[in-house]
Amino acid sequence: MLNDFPLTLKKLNLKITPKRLAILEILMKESVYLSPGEVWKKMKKRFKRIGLPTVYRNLEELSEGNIISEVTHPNRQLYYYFCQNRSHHHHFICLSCRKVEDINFCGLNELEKEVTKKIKGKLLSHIMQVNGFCRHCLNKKEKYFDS
Amino acid sequence: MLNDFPLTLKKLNLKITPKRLAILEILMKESVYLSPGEVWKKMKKRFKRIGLPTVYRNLEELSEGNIISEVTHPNRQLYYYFCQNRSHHHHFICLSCRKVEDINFCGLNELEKEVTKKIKGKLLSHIMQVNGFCRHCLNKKEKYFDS
DNA sequence: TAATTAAATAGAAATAATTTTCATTTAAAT
DNA sequence: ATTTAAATGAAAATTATTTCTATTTAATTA
Repeated sequence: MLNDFPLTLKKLNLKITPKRLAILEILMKESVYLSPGEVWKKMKKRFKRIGLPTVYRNLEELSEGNIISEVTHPNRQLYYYFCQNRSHHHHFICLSCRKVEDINFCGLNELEKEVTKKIKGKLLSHIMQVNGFCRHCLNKKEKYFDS
Repeated sequence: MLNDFPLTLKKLNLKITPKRLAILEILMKESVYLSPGEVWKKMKKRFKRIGLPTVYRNLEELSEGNIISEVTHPNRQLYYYFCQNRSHHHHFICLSCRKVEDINFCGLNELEKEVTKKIKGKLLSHIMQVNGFCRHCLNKKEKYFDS
């Protein structure tokens, strides 16, 4: 998977830079979603000089290229997650441990007809995300449960 | 509708303050979603002294009470919208004029079974929102189309 | 392989968004 | 009218994001 990155970046007309690859690697190895600031902290361990704008820019580009995807957390920050599944899908996110699991079922197809009929406009995108606690956290009763 | 506000607030154990009512009124009369900063600007026209934290606090409380609801805009700010429909539903938002239309169909019920089966955790909430251009903006070819 | 060029980056600073703290005011219960 | 807890303003702190510009670097070309 890691070996595919250069090719993938090339397709998106993004240069293959060590930092870009490192960001991808970090997100891929984490099984949880990270905020730009968190990615930056991890990057600083590898590169003495790495600017926050670089992280923001890359996350945005990679997200536009659908290599990573965005997750909306109730605390209103945006987070990024490395997407195993590059095709259209949605996410279950664990509010406790931040784990993301792909949902490969999209009820939006049926909805689309309904909405188009009603709106009579143009549908461009949609956000669908299910929030909860994963099985593991449910048993451990961590974090959110304590407070 | 406006007359119902005091009762509604009472049910939520929120005091009926002029500012709280004004925020509700502003959101109700706008047919588009507004950011906290925008609500604040409108409030300043009515109240010479109104702090931004007051607006933030109120929007959050009202949103928790389900009197208004949140909308996620691609530019990553949160916006608020006065909800005609207090029961469970979703939104179509126009990326051009910011109009919000309720979608009274929720494909999540079916999805829920699928997800629960796969996740084996606890589902708490979900976000579903359809983004696009409304019929009106599609004809006018405004804003987003120009650039 | 060296030269070229356009994209990527650092660094600093600006801007924007959100939250905290605390003293004061006010709604509503008594 | 008095009391009390919630709501508010003001100022500041914090956090998040973007902009700008000079420099560096990846990748193309000669």
